[in-house]
Amino acid sequence: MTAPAPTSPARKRVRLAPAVRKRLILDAALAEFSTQGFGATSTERIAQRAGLSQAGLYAHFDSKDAIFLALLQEMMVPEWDLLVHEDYPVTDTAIDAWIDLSYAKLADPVFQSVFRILIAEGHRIRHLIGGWRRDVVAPQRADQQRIMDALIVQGNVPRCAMTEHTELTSSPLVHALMVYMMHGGGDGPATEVVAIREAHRRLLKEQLVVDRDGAQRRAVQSGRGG
Amino acid sequence: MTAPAPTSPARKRVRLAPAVRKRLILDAALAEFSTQGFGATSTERIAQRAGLSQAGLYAHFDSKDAIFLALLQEMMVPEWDLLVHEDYPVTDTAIDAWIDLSYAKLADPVFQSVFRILIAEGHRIRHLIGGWRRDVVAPQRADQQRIMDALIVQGNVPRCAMTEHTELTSSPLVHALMVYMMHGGGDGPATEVVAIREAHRRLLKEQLVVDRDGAQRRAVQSGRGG
Amino acid sequence: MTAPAPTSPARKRVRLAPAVRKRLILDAALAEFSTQGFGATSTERIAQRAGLSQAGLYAHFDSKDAIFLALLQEMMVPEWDLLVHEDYPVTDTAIDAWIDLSYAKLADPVFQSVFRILIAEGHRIRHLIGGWRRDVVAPQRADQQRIMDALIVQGNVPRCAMTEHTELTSSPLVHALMVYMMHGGGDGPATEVVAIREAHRRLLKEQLVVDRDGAQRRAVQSGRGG
Amino acid sequence: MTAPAPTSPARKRVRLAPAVRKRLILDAALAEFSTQGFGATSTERIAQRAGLSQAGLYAHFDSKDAIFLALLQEMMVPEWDLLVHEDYPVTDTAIDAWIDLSYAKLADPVFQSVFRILIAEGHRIRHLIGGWRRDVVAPQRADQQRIMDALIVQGNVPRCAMTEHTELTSSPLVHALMVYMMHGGGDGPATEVVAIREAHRRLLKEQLVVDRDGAQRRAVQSGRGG
DNA sequence: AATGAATGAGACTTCATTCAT
DNA sequence: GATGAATGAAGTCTCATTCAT
Repeated sequence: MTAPAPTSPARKRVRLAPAVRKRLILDAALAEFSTQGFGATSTERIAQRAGLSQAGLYAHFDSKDAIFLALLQEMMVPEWDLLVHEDYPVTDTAIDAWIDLSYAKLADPVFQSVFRILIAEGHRIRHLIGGWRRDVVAPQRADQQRIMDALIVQGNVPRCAMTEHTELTSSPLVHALMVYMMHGGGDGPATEVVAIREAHRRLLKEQLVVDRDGAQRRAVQSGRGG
Repeated sequence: MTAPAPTSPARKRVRLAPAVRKRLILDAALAEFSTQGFGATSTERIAQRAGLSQAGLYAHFDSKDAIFLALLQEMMVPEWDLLVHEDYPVTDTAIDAWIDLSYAKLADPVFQSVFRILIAEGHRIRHLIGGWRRDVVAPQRADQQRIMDALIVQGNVPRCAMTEHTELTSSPLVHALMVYMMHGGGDGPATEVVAIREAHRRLLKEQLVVDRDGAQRRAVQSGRGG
Repeated sequence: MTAPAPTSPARKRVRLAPAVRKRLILDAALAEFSTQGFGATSTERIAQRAGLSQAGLYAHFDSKDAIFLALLQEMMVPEWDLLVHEDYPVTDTAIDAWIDLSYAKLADPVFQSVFRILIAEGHRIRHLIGGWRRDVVAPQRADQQRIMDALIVQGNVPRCAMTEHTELTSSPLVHALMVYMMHGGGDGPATEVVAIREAHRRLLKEQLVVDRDGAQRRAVQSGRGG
Repeated sequence: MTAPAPTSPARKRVRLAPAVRKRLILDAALAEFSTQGFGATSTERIAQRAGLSQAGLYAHFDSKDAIFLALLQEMMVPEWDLLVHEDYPVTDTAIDAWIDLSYAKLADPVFQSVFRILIAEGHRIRHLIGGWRRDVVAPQRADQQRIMDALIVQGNVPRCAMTEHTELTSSPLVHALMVYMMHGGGDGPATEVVAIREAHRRLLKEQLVVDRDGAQRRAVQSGRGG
């Protein structure tokens, strides 16, 4: 019923440095948790994927929970790319770069796994998520809004819903993430996400880029154009 | 470790009509699955919440899986409200109504639960989700796009990224859903979602409403039309 | 995994006289116990075969055990046919009749079922079996031996191992029963049992019949008397 | 209700070699299955008797069924002793030896258990029994018959029902086995089986041994004599 | 007499974890 | 550090039995 965890049938006793083994275990745990969920993942599967015995896990982590928490600690450092920078108007080129980077990151199964876990296991890690949102996500967003507000005043971006509420600039990205997650990691959603990506790109260009004469654009032809 | 399931300590043998009991069981299952996940939810908890013994479940469903599937069957009939209708320009009033309705639905914990389950248990129900997206979601979206395309030609809505890609009109809604889900159902995200909602409202009014003279609006003051 | 108990999918509430229903239940119980064993037979299966609901059984019997005991009480009245009768020499005709009757009875699945149960469930009914052997089987055998002893003295049967130990006359019959039972009731053993039957017939004719001149036969051609 | 399984109340964690533990488990399983039947034997009882926890069984066998099958595999290798050998007449001494050996084996409770299981659980292992009878029992019997036929031709045994149908030579043995099995393993049947044994011995001597002058014996005095 | 919902006990099995080697 | 046997707790499910209708 579940996917076969890759195992060499007869394992030899291999002794690795703790750091190396820990890395293997955490990678294995991420792979399993993100596809099976925490509850449905057995330590046996993690151990197999990490190349040691079930009991061997306990030389490195105190419990299955400890593995899970160590994993989250790592995951919750999202180096997010910024769309706007101080004192510069937003250009088509900048938008293209940001879109391409962001959607590339989104396509990474590991990235999707992280979010799937955050949602699926939210109840058992509410405090972690809370802290992460408060200490990492919120400041970053506040920072972006501060920059954007300055850009508005400078006339470097139009004053509109999207600039006065920067979170809207990433909504289609979140939308695409949701599409990915509801597909369970398969390859089905590719074309659908591409459609969102290009629409997103066009939307940002319409909304954020001021023409040389300082006027917001009215309409942008579909695709990458200007 | 887990939330206390509401139980009356000493249950009396209560005989209910099958339809009634089934309803109770499915409601209980939804509540538990959406907070604990399928794997971590015990039939004992479902039974307690449904007011009967664990063994009693099996008079109504063949297995825990059967409960889960029956639940999904019910859930996957999302009567979604439509933003645009044929031959009519989009008005501020229509947007207000749609926004209010949609975000009200989003605030319903049951609605969030459905999506949480779809994401958390995606791996065990990929075929169900696939069918649902193909048979229910996709046609509905295609229909909206068809209507929108007609409205563009008629001049009833502007030609822009958001009208040529209707899925963008709901992206902030999906964004808000994600915020809800990552909070695990608590009341924390209320203010954050309100912010998104109002930004969303304003965005739609800017993008979809044509003024009397047929021109797209340039800017809309935050919060209300102008 | 188990054979499908014959059921009409939708039973109507049929009210029968207690005696009739009891008969149905006991017949159903015999069929199930003898193929599945007591432990592996569920009251549900008995009820289905008897044409009523599981709960309905309890209107007629106090428990599953009670059904089992009632069944045994009935079964343990084996009307066994006698091979020898007082003051008469044993004739080929009498042997043919006895062999045919006995092996016909043996071929009855019900008969086999009774023995299978006696062996399989011996541990839970040791007292019943003990009483049956003491009160029914042993006296009958003693009676046969008494008759046989008289026949020996009268010169109506030879004096040999088989006449001085009458139980030997039925050993091949028991042997055939064992063959049947080890086949689990299928039709495989037919030819094997026939072979035993005919050998048995011949053995008895060789051992029990005195020729007109009073001498035991030396050899009998296979299959029939000579 | 059930016999008390011998348990030491507080077990310490004892680690044994897999082969040793497996042996213990199979022995325990045989003891339980043969007295309770497969269905009525709980893995808990097997585990207790084998000296480990119930869960511990699963380190050695995949399931209760697997234990059962492993047990049968072992049991179905009956080293049966042969009564006749090529080119030698059957002697009183040979019969005595064979009778004593065979009935000694029969008295072994383990041996009885094997047959009790074969009969009681016949329905769930029909294929196993079929294969065993075809591959092990039938060839052995055919071999005996072949030898016996040669002996007849050589004049080393008389031509009679018992030599032309060798299965008859073991019928009383089967008879005795049935007596044992219907007693459920107690010590009651001892005297009855002894009676059969001695009658059997005498029967064989009468039927199979040719005197020096080549003539079949007419009568043999009861007991061991000649 | 008969039913179907309901139940408590107990079954098999899985799993995270421990421990001696 | 690593292992495999061992374990207690828990989970899903079955079953004989009860009870109100």
